Amino acid sequence: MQDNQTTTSIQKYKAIQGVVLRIPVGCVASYGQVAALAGLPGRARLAGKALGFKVNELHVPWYRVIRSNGSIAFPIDSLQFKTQTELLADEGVEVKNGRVSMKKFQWDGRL
DNA sequence: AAGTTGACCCTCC
DNA sequence: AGGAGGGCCAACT
Repeated sequence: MQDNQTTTSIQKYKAIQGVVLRIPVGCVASYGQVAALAGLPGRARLAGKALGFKVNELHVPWYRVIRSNGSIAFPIDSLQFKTQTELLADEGVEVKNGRVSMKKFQWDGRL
């Protein structure tokens, strides 16, 4: 495994993305939670970068990842905010004023 | 090699 | 309830 060093840091991204892929439909997870489950406790920032890395090509449901406080990590004016809101709503997650009820939709961390 | 940044998180005011 | 600052670690310039 690990092939050659050509992959560099991409391995970490894959780990994080792998966790995101594990998030069940209708649920959301925070960056810190995803990072921790990916084996990177405290590296929530890396999770953010990982989600920004070819998520579109890897089919990673980045929209299921939100802030720990349950709010979207994007400004209301951002297109991503709207997209994320719609995608979440499409999965049954209620998004109120850019915020999600973590008490109801936060992923337990397991399947 | 050093400095800056980052789809963050936590604490304090 | 909202805003500001500090912290952690890796990637990027």
